[in-house]
Amino acid sequence: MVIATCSVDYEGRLTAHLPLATRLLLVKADGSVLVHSDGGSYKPLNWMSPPCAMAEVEPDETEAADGVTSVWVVQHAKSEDRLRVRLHQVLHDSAHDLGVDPGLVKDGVEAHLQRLLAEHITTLGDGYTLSRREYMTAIGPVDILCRDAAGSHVAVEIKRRGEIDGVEQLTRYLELMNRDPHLAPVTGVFAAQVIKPQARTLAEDRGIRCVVLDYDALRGVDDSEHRLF
Amino acid sequence: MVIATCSVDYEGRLTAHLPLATRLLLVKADGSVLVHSDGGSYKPLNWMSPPCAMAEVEPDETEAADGVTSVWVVQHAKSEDRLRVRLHQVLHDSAHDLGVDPGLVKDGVEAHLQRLLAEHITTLGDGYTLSRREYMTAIGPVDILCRDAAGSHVAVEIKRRGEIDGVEQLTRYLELMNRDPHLAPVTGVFAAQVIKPQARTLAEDRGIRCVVLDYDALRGVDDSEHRLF
DNA sequence: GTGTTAATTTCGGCT
DNA sequence: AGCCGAAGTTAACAC
Repeated sequence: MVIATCSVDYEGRLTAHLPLATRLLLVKADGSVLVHSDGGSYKPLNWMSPPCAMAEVEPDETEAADGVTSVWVVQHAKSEDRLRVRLHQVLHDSAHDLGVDPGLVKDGVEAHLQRLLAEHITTLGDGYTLSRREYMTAIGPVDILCRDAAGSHVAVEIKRRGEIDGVEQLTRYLELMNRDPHLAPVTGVFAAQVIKPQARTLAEDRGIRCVVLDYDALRGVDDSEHRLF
Repeated sequence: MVIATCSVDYEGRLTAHLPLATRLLLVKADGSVLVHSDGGSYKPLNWMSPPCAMAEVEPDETEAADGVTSVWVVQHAKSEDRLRVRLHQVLHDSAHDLGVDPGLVKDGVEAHLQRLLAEHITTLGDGYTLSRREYMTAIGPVDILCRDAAGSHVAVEIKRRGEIDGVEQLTRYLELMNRDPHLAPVTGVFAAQVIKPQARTLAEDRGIRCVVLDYDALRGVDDSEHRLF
């Protein structure tokens, strides 16, 4: 954990340069290095991902004349990616052992939405029955394949936020599935917690029904059903 | 800049929890907060993006009994996103003023590939001639518009990595351009440094030619031509 | 401000 | 290990 005035150069997949300024340099236990400014986002200005190795070398004559007191060379282990940090004035330098992190626990993503909708497929309409989750096609898995009350196949694409690319994805699946005489005719349902107007327009123009999912309501139905047993 | 044993809870677009462990907490000048572990990638375990405000509050009775000494509540300014950090033992606490960063200078991305291919358009075939770069259509710019040896228009979509969405993008352009009697017939070329098998299949199924670009070779041609002058 | 596209994307799941 | 899709994506750029 170092705070110093420094300039940084990256060479690898692209070439990037950071002019001299005061920044926070983080060296993690796995050797990775992060260069952070005092603002912006969670993304560092520059960095080197593990696996990599850091070497501290003496500045050459030109660098020393420019006021460089130390140079960090961070080399990626499996590629030619290299980060070079030229340190001038060091304002802070401390080291801490954090140990291994137990990791993040998440809840509420697309997989959860998919499970909930599969368990309550009649949300889409009376008489709907589940055929398969993650129904595999040549171009990828369809989130949910089910049948409507009349027994016709329905392909469902689920997104947290419904945008145009989700409609495109479902359109590709429908096109392919409707070529299969065992499945055709297949209609489409685009289900999301929020559906953007542009996506809705595109979907409806293609005869795809849009359904807005209420996560809390689905979860609520789930909870009350569990309580019955 | 705080190092402490802490637990973290995020509630917003999803719900996430970090169990008690030692971590690095960064509070930036704009109020944003980053929670880093001593490994992994440049991405924090959890965070709050600006604009947001941090408030330090007293732990309640239950928290105090659990050994919580302080609670940070970080609230996003424009949404209901909230981060709650419960601090137990604080191992380090220091503050530093870094000032505004001059920013990163980049080179070598897609724009560079596009320039190189435009300069060496015959990479696509003998007799090809460049018409326009960033040819504007109603739905966005086509990377390169050129003509083949027969004088027919060719629309080129360039990607560093060729994936399905790039093919979709080019398909939309082609569909639109082929409605224009001044341009039609327009054929498509999907050019990338790497083309994923699924993307290639989709492209070729739609009559779009796939071309794998060799960045170093294009640059090499470029360099050697410069040397001739 | 809104929408679109790229990213040194990273991350997780599955084959 | 590689491929593919999702991300609390974030960030830059055009309209």
